[in-house]
Amino acid sequence: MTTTAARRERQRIQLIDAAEKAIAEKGLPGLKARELAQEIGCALGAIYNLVADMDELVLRVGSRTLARLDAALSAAENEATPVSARQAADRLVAVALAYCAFARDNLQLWRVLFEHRMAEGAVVPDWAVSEQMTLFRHILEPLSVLVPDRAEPERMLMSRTLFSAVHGVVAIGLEEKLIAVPRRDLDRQIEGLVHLVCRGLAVST
Amino acid sequence: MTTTAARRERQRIQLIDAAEKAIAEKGLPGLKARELAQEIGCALGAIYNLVADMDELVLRVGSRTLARLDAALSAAENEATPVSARQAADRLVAVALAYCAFARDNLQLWRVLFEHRMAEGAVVPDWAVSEQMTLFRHILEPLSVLVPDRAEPERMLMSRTLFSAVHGVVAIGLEEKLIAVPRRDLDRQIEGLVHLVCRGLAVST
DNA sequence: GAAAAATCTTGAACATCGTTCACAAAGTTT
DNA sequence: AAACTTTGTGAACGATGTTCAAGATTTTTC
Repeated sequence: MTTTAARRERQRIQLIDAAEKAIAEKGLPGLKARELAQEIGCALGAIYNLVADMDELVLRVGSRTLARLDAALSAAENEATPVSARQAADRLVAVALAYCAFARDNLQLWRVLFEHRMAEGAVVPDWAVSEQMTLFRHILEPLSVLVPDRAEPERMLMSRTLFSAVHGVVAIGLEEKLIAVPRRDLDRQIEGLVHLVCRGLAVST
Repeated sequence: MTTTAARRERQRIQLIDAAEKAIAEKGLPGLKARELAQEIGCALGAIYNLVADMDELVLRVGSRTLARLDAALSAAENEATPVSARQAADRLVAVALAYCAFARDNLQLWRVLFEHRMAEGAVVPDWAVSEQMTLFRHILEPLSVLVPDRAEPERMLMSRTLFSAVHGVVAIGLEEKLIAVPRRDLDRQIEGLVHLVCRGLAVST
């Protein structure tokens, strides 16, 4: 006999599954409490026994997306730790392209990571914040090879900057509000930007 | 005696004023049709004689924001047309910092430019799309000095990339979902990025 | 094992939205 | 002045997230 807590846990996962699917297919506005309840076969009010509110649900989906994104970036780091500047640059390009590919393949879910805003007054829980930091890790390592002389905090800041820059190119490139950038061009933009930055770093002695 | 059309036009402006104020103070979720109606002293339904729907209203506010942003960037281009690479780089830095300052000072309105999504099925009108293109202009001119040998379409793409990169740094830097970046650090990040790109461009023969 | 207590589930009800629409008011034309 | 057209009005509609009293279920107690 399954205990109540276990069943609830199973239902919570079903709920997040359904929410993830809904967002992936129809975007954040396509996430409806009533549809979710019907999907997982429970009453409307029962959702609030599984999550506090819709915000938490969105954050949980975001957590999953972040984990998959992290895995995708890790997969792009196929080789061993880079030692030469050339290898470091190649890895940065690979990670950036993987980021772009992930965003394209998971457009709606990826957008939620950045576009979702908590309800008035609500605050983002700590675990959600700290999760995001893991992204910079993929940049910090190759960057340490490129600029070994800089202090760690400064390298951390540079990681953040480089990540943000690539993110910006991807975000605006995939924004259909502007004229859509063809896939090939977008990849070339990213490659060009990362190469440019690496070249700039190489000269900076 | 004021004609009906003129009065309506005046009311439309009042409506956009009120909407702009509401968004600036409380963000996009703070934009309520009923509050706007009360603010400008008309019936709820009368709003739909002034604009087609809320989407159009948001778009019109965005148009204003874009115009002010354009003016702010223009103001940052105080000197004459850059001729040397050094001048071009300085101007790019100045424009980027002005972009950051504008975003910070108009946080909610600036966000709407990128985060607002049209209702299901609705399409962004042409005028809204073409307006956005004007932003790249501020980058294209200095960039033409830095890389005069590249073809125009490629320079256009580079402008877009550089703009997007700076935009990304600003967007993530001002995102309170992550740990907030102090103003000074954010400015330094941007300056560093633009300098890095310029240096990379200078070496690229 | 049955009764009692605690817990969970339910779906109707509530508060808010944007949006519509029949009707009244105002303006325009004949 | 009367007929017609346009415009303004706010109640009503359909969605939405969230709550809550009451019924169903599980757990505890003796």
